[in-house]
Amino acid sequence: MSEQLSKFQEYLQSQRLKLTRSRKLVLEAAFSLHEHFDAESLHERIKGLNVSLATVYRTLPLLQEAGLVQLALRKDGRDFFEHILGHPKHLHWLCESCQRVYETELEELIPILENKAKSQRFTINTINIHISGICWKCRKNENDSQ
Amino acid sequence: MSEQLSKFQEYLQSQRLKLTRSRKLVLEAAFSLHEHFDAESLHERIKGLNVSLATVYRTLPLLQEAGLVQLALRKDGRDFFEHILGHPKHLHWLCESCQRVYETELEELIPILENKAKSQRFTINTINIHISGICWKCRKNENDSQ
DNA sequence: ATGTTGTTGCAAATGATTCTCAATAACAAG
DNA sequence: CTTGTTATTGAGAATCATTTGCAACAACAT
Ligand SMILES: [Mn+2]
Ligand SMILES: [Mn+2]
Ligand SMILES: [Zn+2]
Ligand SMILES: [Zn+2]
Repeated sequence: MSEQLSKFQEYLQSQRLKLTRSRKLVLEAAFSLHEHFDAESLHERIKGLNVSLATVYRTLPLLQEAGLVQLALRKDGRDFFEHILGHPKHLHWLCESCQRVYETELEELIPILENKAKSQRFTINTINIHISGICWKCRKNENDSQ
Repeated sequence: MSEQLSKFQEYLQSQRLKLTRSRKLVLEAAFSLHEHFDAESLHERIKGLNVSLATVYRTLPLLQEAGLVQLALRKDGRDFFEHILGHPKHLHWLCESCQRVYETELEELIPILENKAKSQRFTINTINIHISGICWKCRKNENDSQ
């Protein structure tokens, strides 16, 4: 059994929730996609398998509480998630011009944040860093057209 | 004239947009509130002055593009903003249990982020850091009730 | 003062997410 | 492997923050 499935199962049991066919399929979909995904993408991924969009929406919070998935960013009024098992924490750089999303490692920042957390007795669950601005490609185009 | 108003005016002129009565009122409302606010709060703040909620919504992106306001966080399906003129950048700590939002200084992280930005030729506009977890008050209550 | 062009309030539309409910599936116990 | 209990599901309706269309109006350059 995959690592993510057993972690999910463990979480569900701890909450006296059931491991259903639909939930397994949503979980698989979330780990089969290697980019940011929204509820719709997951539903799309398992279309034909008779899992409703409502169930996808209902499963997402479970995956988050189980520590398998986290909210990555919000774009065009939709929430985008990413799986987080064996994936290093990272920053998100959002270009306001082309809407592209870049990622970079986060490592060096973690100890600093953990220190801050300790000093205020805050227990960190997830870290989310977004930097908005203009990417080099767009900056280049700007210059070219001047 | 207030610093924020002249900055707004400058931005509007640069875009050939007009400085209207409604826009001035929304700007004032945004700087009169010293907590996170959503569109509704701004509208509430200037109620009776005949500014529609639609106009508040239309003005918010302008204030953001002008560098006067930024998205602070999303809560209960709504966007919350904060003004950013003379306010130091800060982190947001969100307690998943009591929903409280704490803020701490960001300073030490900025040079690190700026370095990362430089190395990928990304021009930073706004930095947004959210850390979710459990605050000390809630952690304490948990222990008390065990 | 006047014309041009952007802006507004209002109401209707949008669209992601949530909810309701009757039918069904998971699973613990025997 | 039955059965009873309780959680879950799909379908569609409901929610509700945000956006939009439009005709009347306001800003501002000249
Ligand atoms: Mn990511
Ligand atoms: Mn803040
Ligand atoms: Zn770009
Ligand atoms: Zn708390």
